[in-house]
Parts: sequence; C-alpha cells; structure tokens
Amino acid sequence: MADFRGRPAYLQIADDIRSQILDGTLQAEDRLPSEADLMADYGVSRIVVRNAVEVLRSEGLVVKQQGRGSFVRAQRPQRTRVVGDLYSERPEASPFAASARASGQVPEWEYQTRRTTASKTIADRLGIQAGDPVMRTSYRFFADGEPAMLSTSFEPLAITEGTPVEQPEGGSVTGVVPRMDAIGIHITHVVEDVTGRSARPYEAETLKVPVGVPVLAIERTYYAKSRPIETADIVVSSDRYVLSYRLPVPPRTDQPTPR
Amino acid sequence: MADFRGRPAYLQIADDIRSQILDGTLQAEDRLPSEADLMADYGVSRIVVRNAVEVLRSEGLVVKQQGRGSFVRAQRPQRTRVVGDLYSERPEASPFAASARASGQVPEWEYQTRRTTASKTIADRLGIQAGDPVMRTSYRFFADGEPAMLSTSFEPLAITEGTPVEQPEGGSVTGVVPRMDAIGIHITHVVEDVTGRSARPYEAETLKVPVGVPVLAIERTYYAKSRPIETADIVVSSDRYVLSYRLPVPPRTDQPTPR
DNA sequence: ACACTCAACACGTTATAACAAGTAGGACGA
DNA sequence: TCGTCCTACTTGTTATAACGTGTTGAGTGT
Repeated sequence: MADFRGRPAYLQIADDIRSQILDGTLQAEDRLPSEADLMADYGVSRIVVRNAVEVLRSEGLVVKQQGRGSFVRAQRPQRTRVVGDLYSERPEASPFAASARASGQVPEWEYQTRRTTASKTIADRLGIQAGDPVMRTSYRFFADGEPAMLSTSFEPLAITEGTPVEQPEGGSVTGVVPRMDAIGIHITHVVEDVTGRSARPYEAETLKVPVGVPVLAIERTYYAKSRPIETADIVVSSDRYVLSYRLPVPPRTDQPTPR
Repeated sequence: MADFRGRPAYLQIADDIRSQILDGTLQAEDRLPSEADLMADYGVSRIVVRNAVEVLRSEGLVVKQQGRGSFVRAQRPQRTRVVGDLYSERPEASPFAASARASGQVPEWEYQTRRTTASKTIADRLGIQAGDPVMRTSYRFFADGEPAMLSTSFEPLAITEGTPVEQPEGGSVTGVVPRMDAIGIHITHVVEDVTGRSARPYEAETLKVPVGVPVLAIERTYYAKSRPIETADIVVSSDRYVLSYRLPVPPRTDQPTPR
C-alpha cells in the first residue's frame, strides 16, 4: 500500500472505493470485495479494511450484511412527500403527484390513539399548559409493505373533546384539515421545521434501516389564524423520502428572499 | 461485564452511555470517561469501548477529539432558515425572524460566478438543453465567522444575458426575486426538495463539521408560472440549521392533506 | 512573571489472533 | 424431486500489543 502523505491507510482505501462508487465502477447493489480480498489487494490487516468500509458505511454509501458481504447502497430516494400547492401550474409537478399515487400508494397505516397529558415541549408547541389533556396518536405508515414513516401527533382535547372528530381516525372524515373544518375550525397555515440527524436505535429498528443512516425529523404544527391546532413529530428515512415543498412567492415584496 | 442475553458488550456499553446522555446524567459538552476508564469500569478491552463510543458518534450523540476526549454533542441546532410567509399572523413567527437578524446576521458570504454550460441534470431542472449557456454562482455563507451553508446556483443565460442583472452579485439589486422583477420576470413560486444524507468529505471540510454528520441537501428551483428561472443546490449542516417551512393552507379543498 | 520543555494522558492507527454467527450453495439421503 | 445437512465463505465480536499524534498542565529555567 503506497503510503501517500502519511494519510492513514484506511482512509486511502475508503477514498479508493468511494471514487469507484461515485464514478460508477461499482454500481448500486454491487458487492464490494470481501474483507479477505481487500486485505490481499491492499496488503493490509483486517482492521484496516474494516475501518475503511466503516467510513463508507457511516457516509451512507455502503451497507454491510453479516454472512453476505458489503454492498453499494442505492442512492436515490424513491418517494416524495409533497407539501404545498399540489395544483401548481408547473408541468413537472404532475409526474410526482401521479407517481406518488401510482406506485402502490394504497393508504396503508396503523395507529394507536390515547388520551394523555401534554409534556412541557408539546404544551409549548400547542400554546397550552403542561399537563393539559391532549389526544395522542402514533402512526406507522407503510409503503410496499415496508415501514416508511413514523408520526406522533397531539391535539388539545380542549378543542376536540365531545365533538364527532375527537378520534383522529375511525370517523367519517380523516386528515387534520377536513376534520377541523367539520367542527368549524379552519386551518390557515402549517409550519414544518425540518432537521436531519442519525436514526435512533428505535427508529432504525422500526423503519428497518441500518443504524446511523440519516433520517429527516419534521416538527409540524397546524394553525388556525395564530392558534395552534395540532402538532406532530414525523420521522422519515432520508433513504426513501424526498421532502418537496412548493411555496407561492407573493408578488411585489420588499423583503429580500431568503437564500 | 454482565453478559445480558449475549448482546454484544459494546452495544450494552453504548446503551448505558446513551441513556446517561438522554436522561441528563451526562450533559452537553460533558466529557465521557476516557477509553482507559471505560475499560476498567466495564472490564473489557479497548476495542470494545472504542466500538461503543463509535456507535454513539455514528448516532451523532458524541464527538471525539484526539488528545482531549469524547464529548456529548450539543443537540439543538441554533439557526433557522425560514422559507415561506414571514408575515404570518402567528406570533411565534416573529421571534424566529428577529433572532435570525439579531444573532449577528451580518450578511457575510463569498461567491464565485462564472459562465458555463448546463450539465444534463441542471438542464433538466431548468427546462433547457444540455450544453446551453448558464451562469453558475457558488456561495459560501458564514455565520459567526464559521462556514454554515454552501450553495451553487444556475441561471439560464438565455434569460439574463445582456440585462443589468446578468451578474447575480455586485449589482444594485440582489436576490433572485428582486433581480428578476427588475427585468420584468415575476417569480410565482419556489420548489424546495429536501433530502438528508451524510456529509461528503468536501462538505465536511468546507463546513467544518466531523465527517459523517448528517447534512440537509436542498434542491431549490424558482419558477415564473411554469418556467424555471433559477435552480440551486444548497447544503447545510443539520447540526446548525433547522429548515422552517411556513405554508398557507387554502380554504375549502377537497384534496386530502398530505400527512 | 513569562516562556519553554516535557511528561502524562487522550484518542488514532495498525497488526495478529481466535472464535461467533449469518448465508449460500453443493452433497447427500429419503 | 425435494428437503436436510454440511461446508466454505462472509461479516461480527473481542483480546492483546505497539506505536503515532494531539492536548494539557506542571515544572523549570530565564
């Protein structure tokens, strides 16, 4: 192994394999050479090749499977979660929406609903007091039979208690906006705060992704005027999802557009 | 080390430390016990404690520094990139916008602009032919002197060539929307496709984040009616940024709201 | 008082060794 | 033909050992 600039061997090997992945020499789903092969190829010990592959795994380029080998991970996420003006005039918009419906998007999910009390965090987001009663609903969404999205939502019971839409699911109307419409509350806007982080063990297990892959965590709140109506924590694997936001740009603004 | 269910020792140790982080026994910026300490505490070899800490590092809970130790990573991102109706009636909206301006947001950036031709990918996004001339501008944004956001934008020269706003920077108007307004093109909406992934080596270096931390990659395109006007690739460290999208919800829609 | 040196300590890199556990395919028997 | 078993191959886990490199603070000399 040529020792270039004293740069650690495992990083050089990682660089080498990475460029093979990026330039297409190694394609998605291809198996990497086994650890034994790499040891022989580069003339290093096993720990070096393991470190090298671990770097690539941590970058999300490679997945490892005990007993089978290490594989180049498919890079492109397939599904798009669209938020915004679905009826945009943009012609490219329709393929997305169409594919979302076409690719087996039978609304497939399971949920668990229960009454509970608001934690401080949730209370802040809903503009209520910690300890106030809320309806908590956990969803697990599936796509092609695979778990694809996790969501936990909270609604203040002060709003829905005693109404026909107290239960988020099971009634004749579903979806926050129509449900609230049904009791005379008209959602005016939604805020989604998006962060990226590595999957927690629970999420990795539930979403069936390798530990450490990046996920997108969305903190979503629906508002009627300035009043928070519902808030939810949503987690999707960034492997499988692109979040697509489509926003109108109001004409004649003095405000500099955020870059 | 009590061998619980044959679960690997390094995972048990990782679980142990993780719960200490999550329950607050170990707080942000605290130093973890050194590898030697952990070896003694749990009665295992160094490779086991290194594997354990590596798990936490890969989850983004811990950062390691050679010569100093391993530290609990501060979890909450500080900055918010807001897209959407800044003049929302929501009272909580103002603190965000205010803090964005207050926290030393002197518009601090450097850029490089050059004429080039569109790659296939960019041409598709701009609705032009590959090889058509475009203006390419790379930005590096700083916050508190630290690089915080990378962006590369493309505009078809067919639109701006020969106009006063051919150069994205340096003129009297800046920002895509005002610049295009100035030549009679009125941006109607913007699409942002957000994905999460691990930082590439170049990005990790440029953004000064440890390799492997998740970043958010945004593919943004501005449209005037259905015509793409500008497209950009934006990368931010998810350590430091929350993306906040504020969208109006139109009244009386039959369309089920995307969950 | 200040700057320099150096040792102690932290994590980083690599080698060798052994056994565990999951996978796949071929051999073999019913 | 079909299912079982076994074996070879793969990654997973752990131990021991040694040396490299970055950090820090105590001690020392000026």
